Parts: sequence; structure tokens; C-alpha cells
Amino acid sequence: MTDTIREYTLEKLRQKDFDCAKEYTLAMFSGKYKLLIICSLYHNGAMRFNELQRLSEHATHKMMTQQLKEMIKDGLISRHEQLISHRKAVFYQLTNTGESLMPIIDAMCQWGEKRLQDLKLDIDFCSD
Amino acid sequence: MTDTIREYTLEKLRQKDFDCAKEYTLAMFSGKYKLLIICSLYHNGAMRFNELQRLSEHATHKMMTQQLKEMIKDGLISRHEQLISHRKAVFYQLTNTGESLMPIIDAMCQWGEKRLQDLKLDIDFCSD
DNA sequence: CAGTATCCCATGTGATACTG
DNA sequence: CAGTATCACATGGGATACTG
Repeated sequence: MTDTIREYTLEKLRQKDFDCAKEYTLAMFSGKYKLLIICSLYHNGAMRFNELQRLSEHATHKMMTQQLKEMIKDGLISRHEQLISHRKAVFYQLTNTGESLMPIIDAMCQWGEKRLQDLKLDIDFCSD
Repeated sequence: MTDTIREYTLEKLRQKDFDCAKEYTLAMFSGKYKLLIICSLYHNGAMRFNELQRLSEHATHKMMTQQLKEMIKDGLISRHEQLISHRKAVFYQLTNTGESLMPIIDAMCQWGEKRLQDLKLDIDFCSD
């Protein structure tokens, strides 16, 4: 889950090796919670940190901040503060770049649904 | 790189929680070398173990066998043996299921190429 | 060639505590 | 609320040796 694909791909790019387009795209959303974050922001618009954390039952504070940081760095989401009754509130929302991943994610969703449908007939497919 | 997304998703499926279609699809190709393996088999047809290992300069024997095993388990590739001048040769090739991932991978390829093109203007995007 | 098994270190990540 | 920092343990994965 730890996104070592991201590290690995960024390293290639630093070496001026740009032959890793699909790996780079994969690195955009292969981190823990990243698909969940992207889809939630897409459907809900801007969300606050704690709202995002509550999305996944077991998301730890640490992992959520780490994932958000990477996604900001990658230009997928943006962070902005706002004062609500004299208290600072932080919002995250998808950038255009982040949104442009949605067609791919939709395709993944469809592939997965069809595949799982086929596999449901086979009780044992997820053992091991 | 280690595909804990795969473990995590299979665990959900074992719990009869099927609300993870996109994560499941992601788990299909987010392992180390999996994109590379799929694309190579797609373009070259059946390939032998050592040919696959030579694809990536630093692929270790252990990781390659592990990835291939998972992909067989997931139904993306098939393994079959053949006798070549009295020696056993092992071939791997994409199944129809594996091939059906190609449109998604192509989309990832295109997204990545466009994105990297845009980012090339910014020298610093891959630092950190 | 095509694996399997073992050892072992580096890294990821959960838990916890602290800050403004 | 929205973080950052530190510690401690579990796991991933490289290196190496062994098998048919």
C-alpha cells in the first residue's frame, strides 16, 4: 500500500528517464486511500480533513496526512484555509488534473464490477 | 510496491464485502512489475520465465515468481509447460481477462504521457 | 531453466503524545 | 480542528543457497 511505485517512478524521472508514463499514472492513485479520496472529493466537492479521515473506518491520522501531502505535491488536490466563526478550517478539493483521472477510475470501477460478478460464482477465488 | 492493496481487497471480499470494485481492479496491476509483465505479454505473446525476468534490469528472481503467482491466481495470465529438445520450457501468456485490462492501461499510458509533457516545463516537480 | 527456502536488514505504518 | 514528531514493531523484499 505504501506507494513505493511513486518513489520508484519519481526516481526515474529525476534521472531524466521519461519512459514510465503508465507507472507514473499508477503512482497517482495507488497509495492507501487515494482512490477513496479522489472519488469522495469528486462527488462531494471540497471536504475538510476530518471528513476525509472519517471516510475510511481505519484510516490513521498519520496515513491520511501523508497521502494528502503526496497528492498535493502531485497536483491532484489543492488545500485552502478559511475562517469559520473565528476558527481556521482547512478544505481539500480536486484540481482539474485530479479530476482528469476520473475516466480511468470509472473504467476501473466497471472492470472490477464485471469481474467480481463473474467471480462470485466461484466461492474460492479469494482464498489464500 | 508490495501489493498490500491486493491483500486488503481480498480480505474485504472474504468478508463478503463487494464494495471495492475499483480497488480490486487496482490490485490487479499495482504490484511490482505487473504493468510491465502485462504489456510485454500483450505485445510479445507467450514468454518464458527468464525472458520476463530480463525485462526489468533489477527484477529479482523472488519478486518475479511472486508476481507471476499472484497474477495466475488472479486469472490474468496462464502458465503452461512444453518440451523443447527434451528440456522443459515454461511459458506464460495473457488470458482473456488479462487482455481485457489493456484499455485501462492504454488510458493510463495516455494520461501519463500528457501529464509528464506538461510537467517537463517544471524542472522541480519530481524533487522530494 | 524454473523454480523454492531461508536469512536478515530496511522500510512502512500504527500508536501515542505534543503544538497552535 | 489540523496537523507534526517519535518510538516500536511487522512486513517487504534483496541476497544467497539449494532442487529437479
